[in-house]
Amino acid sequence: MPLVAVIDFETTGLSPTRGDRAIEIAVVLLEGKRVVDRFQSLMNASQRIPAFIEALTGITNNMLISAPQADSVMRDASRFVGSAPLVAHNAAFDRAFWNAELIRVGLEISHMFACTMLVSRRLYPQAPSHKLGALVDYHGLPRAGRAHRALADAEMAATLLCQIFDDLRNYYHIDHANHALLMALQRCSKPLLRVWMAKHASIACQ
DNA sequence: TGCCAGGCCCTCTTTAGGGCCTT
Repeated sequence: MPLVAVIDFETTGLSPTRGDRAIEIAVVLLEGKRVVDRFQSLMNASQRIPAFIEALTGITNNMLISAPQADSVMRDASRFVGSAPLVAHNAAFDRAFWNAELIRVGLEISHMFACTMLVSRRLYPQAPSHKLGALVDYHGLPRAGRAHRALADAEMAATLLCQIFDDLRNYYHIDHANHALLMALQRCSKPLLRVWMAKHASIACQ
């Protein structure tokens, strides 16, 4: 069964194009619904963390003093991910930092990202919120440690992804949910999704 | 506290505007 890499970054801000940097990365490798490996590291990008981010993540400037250099971490993370397709919650955000940090160390950008948030908006339009924690609560899934830490968030996104795979199998009778299907589903237009659901599913599309 | 950016989505739309989500 092909591997999928669920990734999450903690960063100094929202935009790498404005100079924000990654300060922590975590990757959870899934084989089907089984976690087969994990990667997690703080990243010293020689950039001060705003107080707001320290409060949000619990990652302090002091913690990064002894952290490995960002370029070294990204080389290790890239080797860890290998050719596995990537999944993230609000993947546009993590993709921007993944690409920016890889460019900094001269590594190739080639990974396709699937997004659990976009897929969840399609599959669970009735959910009160499509934030990661809210979706985990909505499904009654276990929370994995402190929110806004990379490994905990990556674990929760992986758990959500497994829920999505379960629902695709149970409600849509798709036994071989994969990255390509997620990519298609997250880009599926609403009218097309209605047709798709009417054909395959018992869940109504609002 | 809320803004900062970017991508996506929805609608009172498409020659636009605003909300959601990520840190």
